[in-house]
Amino acid sequence: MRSHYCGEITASNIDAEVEVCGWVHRRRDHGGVIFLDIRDRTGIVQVVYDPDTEESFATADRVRNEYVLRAVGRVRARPEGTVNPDMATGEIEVLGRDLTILNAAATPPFQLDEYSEAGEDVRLRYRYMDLRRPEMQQKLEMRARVASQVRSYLEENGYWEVETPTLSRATPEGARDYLVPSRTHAGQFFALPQSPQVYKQLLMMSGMDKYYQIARCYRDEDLRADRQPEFTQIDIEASFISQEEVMRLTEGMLRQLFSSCLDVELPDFPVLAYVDAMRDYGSDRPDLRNPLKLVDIADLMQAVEFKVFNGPANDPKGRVVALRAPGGAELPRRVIDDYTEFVGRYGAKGLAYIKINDLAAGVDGLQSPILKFLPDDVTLKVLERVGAETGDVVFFGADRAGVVNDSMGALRNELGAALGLTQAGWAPCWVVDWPMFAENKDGTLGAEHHPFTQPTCTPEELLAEPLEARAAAYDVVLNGLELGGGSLRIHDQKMQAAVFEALMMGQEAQSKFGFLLDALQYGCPPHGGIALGFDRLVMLMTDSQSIREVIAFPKTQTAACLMMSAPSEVDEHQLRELHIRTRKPAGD
RNA sequence: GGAGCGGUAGUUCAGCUGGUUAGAAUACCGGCCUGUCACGCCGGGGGUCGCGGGUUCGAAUCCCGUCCGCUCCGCCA
Repeated sequence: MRSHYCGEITASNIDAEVEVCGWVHRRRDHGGVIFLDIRDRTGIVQVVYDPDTEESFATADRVRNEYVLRAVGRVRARPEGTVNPDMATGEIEVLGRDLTILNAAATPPFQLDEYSEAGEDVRLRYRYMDLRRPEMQQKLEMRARVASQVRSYLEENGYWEVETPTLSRATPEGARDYLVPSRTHAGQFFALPQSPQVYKQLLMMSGMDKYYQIARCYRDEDLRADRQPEFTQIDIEASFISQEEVMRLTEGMLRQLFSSCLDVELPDFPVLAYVDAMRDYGSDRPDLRNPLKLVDIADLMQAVEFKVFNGPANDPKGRVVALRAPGGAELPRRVIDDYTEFVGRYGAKGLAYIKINDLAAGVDGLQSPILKFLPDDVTLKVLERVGAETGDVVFFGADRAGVVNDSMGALRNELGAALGLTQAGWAPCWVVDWPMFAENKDGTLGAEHHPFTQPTCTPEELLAEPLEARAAAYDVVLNGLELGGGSLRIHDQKMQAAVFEALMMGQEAQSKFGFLLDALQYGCPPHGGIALGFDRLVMLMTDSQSIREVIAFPKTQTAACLMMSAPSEVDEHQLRELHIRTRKPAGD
C-alpha cells in the first residue's frame, strides 16, 4: 500500500515512483494546480496535482483537512525558486498521478497545525486528534526511545525484567490506594500498587539478584503538573549491592539516556547531604542551576527584637535566613508584595527585605521597612555575611524551620527565574543521608522514605532516638525535580520489626506485612535499589511543562478522562456481583 | 480540604464602569485563481455568552450557588 514514509523522501528518490499514505495536513488550491501536504508520523511531503491527471485532480479538489489519503506519483526536484528551506522535504515534491481517499474526515475540532493554541481541555477531549500533531508524536517517540534505552542499559548490566501484579493488597502507610472490589471474595478489595516496592524485595529474597521493571503505579492523591494518578516508574533492585553501586548504576543510565536520546553529556552528579541541601537551598530537591543560597543569620540576630520577622526568637526549631538576590534592588514594590503573598502560601507571615542602593554609604544607602528595628551594626554584619553588593536586595525569613525552608526555598526558585540567574542546561545531583523518620503534625512518626529503608543505626538506637536515625537512602534530583529515590532495604527481621514499632504499627504491620516479616527469616540477601519517575524524566527531556504532555492519555486535575468520560457509573447488576451498594451523596 | 486564574462562534480571544444587531482572527461553506507552502482575492453561514437562581424596566456584564479546566498549598511512605 505504501512504498515510503512522507518524511523520508529525499532528493535521492528523484524520478522514482512512490506511494505515500497519510493525513491531509494542509491543502492549497490554486485553481489550476492543487498542493496537498500529506503528513504521517515521519513528516510532511508536498504532492502536486494538476489538471493533466483529470480524475486525480478532481479527487484532490474534494479533499479536505485530515482526510486520509493514498497518493501515488513521481518524485521530482522542485522547480527553480520554489524550494522551501523551512521544510525537511522542501527540495522535492511528488507529482501526483493517482489519488485515493481512504477515509474522509469531519472538520477537526481544533486546528492541528503548528500555530494551533487549543486549550488543554479541548485537546484532551479529542486526544486522538491532538496526538496527530507532530509535537506530540515527537514526545511519544522520545518516550519510546528512552524506554528502549533503559531496557538495553539495564539488560547489558545483567538486570532481568520481571512483571509484578497490579492487583495487590492495600497498604497501611503512604498514599491513598485505588481499590478494586473482589467478586469472588465478598466485601474484600484489591489495591492497585503505589509501587512494586514489596514485590521487588521479595524477588531479591527469591534470588533474582538483579531486577528491573518499567512499572505502572497508582496513587489516589490530588494531582499536579508533575503528578498523575497512574504513572510509570523505572523500578530497579539488586542484591549484594552498595549504595554507591546503585548510585553509579543510576548515573550511568541517565548519562546513556541523555547521550543517546538528546546528544547531551550530563555533568557530574554532586552528592549533597540532606542537612546541607536544606541549609543551603531550603529544599531536599535543589535546583543547582540556580546560584542563590540561603544564609543562616540567627546568631547575628540574637539581640534583635524578633517580632519584626513575625517569628519565634530563639526557638530551637526556628530558623532565620537571609537570601541575597543580585540586581534585586530594581524590583518594584508591587513585585515584592507579590513575593510576600507568594511566601505566604508556604505559611510565612511576612517577607522582610533590605534594598542596597549604595553599599558604600552604609545604612544610609539602604532602603527597607525593617531598618528601624535593626541596630546598624547588625544590619551591616548581615550584609557582609551574605556578600551583598550595591543593587542587590536581601530577603529575610524567620519562623519554624519547616516554614522558612519551604517559603525561602520556593522564593529562591522564583527569584532565580525572575532575575534570570537560573542557568539553562542540566544540573543533576544526589541527596543522601536522609533522616529515617519525620514528625507528623500530630506528633507521631512517619517514614521519610518508606518503612523498608535500612537505617544506619542499630534497632535499639532506632527505638531510643528515632528522630536521630539516618537512613541509607538517596534521591536523584535533576533541575529541581525529584527524579527518583531509593535506598538499601532492611534485610534483617529484627530491624524491620523495630521500624514498624517506631511507626507504632506493630499490630497492623503483623497483619498486613506478616508475609514480609516471614520472608525475612528465610535467608534474605542484603539488597537495595531505586525507582525513577519515568514520566518526569521524559517531561524534562522533551522540555515539557507537565507530565500530561508525555502521557498518551492523561487524566485531568480531578483524575478524570475527558475523552472517555471515566470514571463512570456502572450497572446495578455489576455492582451486585461485586457485593457493593453505593451510598447516596450526603444531602441527597 | 484551601487559595488564585479561566469558561463568550468549531478554535483562540475581545467585549464585562448594565442598554451594542454580541465582535475579531482563524477554521468552515461557496466562487475565482497553474507554483503555493499559515497561498491570495471575493462572498457566506455560524452563538442556550458553562449551568441554575437572584437584583434590575433591561444582565455576557452586578450578586449568590454550582459544574468544568489549569496553577499552587495541604496531601503525595
